[in-house]
Amino acid sequence: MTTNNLHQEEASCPAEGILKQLSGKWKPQIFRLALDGPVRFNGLLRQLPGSNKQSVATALKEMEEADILVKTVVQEKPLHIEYTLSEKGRAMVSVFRGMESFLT
Amino acid sequence: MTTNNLHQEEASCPAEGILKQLSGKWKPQIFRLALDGPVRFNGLLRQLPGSNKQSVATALKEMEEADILVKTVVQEKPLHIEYTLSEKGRAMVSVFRGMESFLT
DNA sequence: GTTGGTAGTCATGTTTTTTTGACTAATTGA
DNA sequence: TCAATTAGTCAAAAAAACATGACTACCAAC
Repeated sequence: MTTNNLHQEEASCPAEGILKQLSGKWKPQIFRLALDGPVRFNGLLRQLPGSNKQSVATALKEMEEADILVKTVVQEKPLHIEYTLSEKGRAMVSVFRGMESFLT
Repeated sequence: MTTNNLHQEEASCPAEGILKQLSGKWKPQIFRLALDGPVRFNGLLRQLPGSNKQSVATALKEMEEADILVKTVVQEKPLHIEYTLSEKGRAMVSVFRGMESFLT
């Protein structure tokens, strides 16, 4: 742990950080669903055919750590947890829309 | 090989395709270098410390297949190969710049 | 004809990512 | 109290991505 190359690499290629934060098998789809409103753990499992608890949990945790999603405990019945786009997440929407315009 | 889910998934999340085409350990950096002009195989190996032939070759091939880079044989001395941003690649620059604005 | 530069491929091994299935724990409704 | 729903965790296996080292092939200079 001398110098941190991650910072050096991101300095030489700033897009790399964001790309990584949105990359992975489930993150793009989770982001997209979050555009329409708060998402929930079990809801995502149902909405993402082929997904699984572990992968969705990991994606949510990493997107929360990357400050793309905000986790909230909703004090209602039934008590549950919501993931909402953060301010940064909302700022990323235009970039996301830009990517959507490239229909391969 | 019944229905192609890749298309279905990309239909439900169009950003996913582009994200995948730019994701990976070396593609973002290669894209960034290509912004400054044509890039070459051995040049990239030198410019990307820690990279290797196999990974760079794979990244170039996939970016060419994704129509982000165009491969050209340059009939000069020494005879060599150049990879240049395609029209689509150039269209992606604004999205890339957008990502760069998120300095994590 | 040997060295050095061009641009790779191939087989193998390592590392990272993703999946699977079992398990936990709190809350809610009947 | 029992069953379902909430939201996960954990260990292990499978799959995908990445790295290593050897090798190929062409061209030009010495």
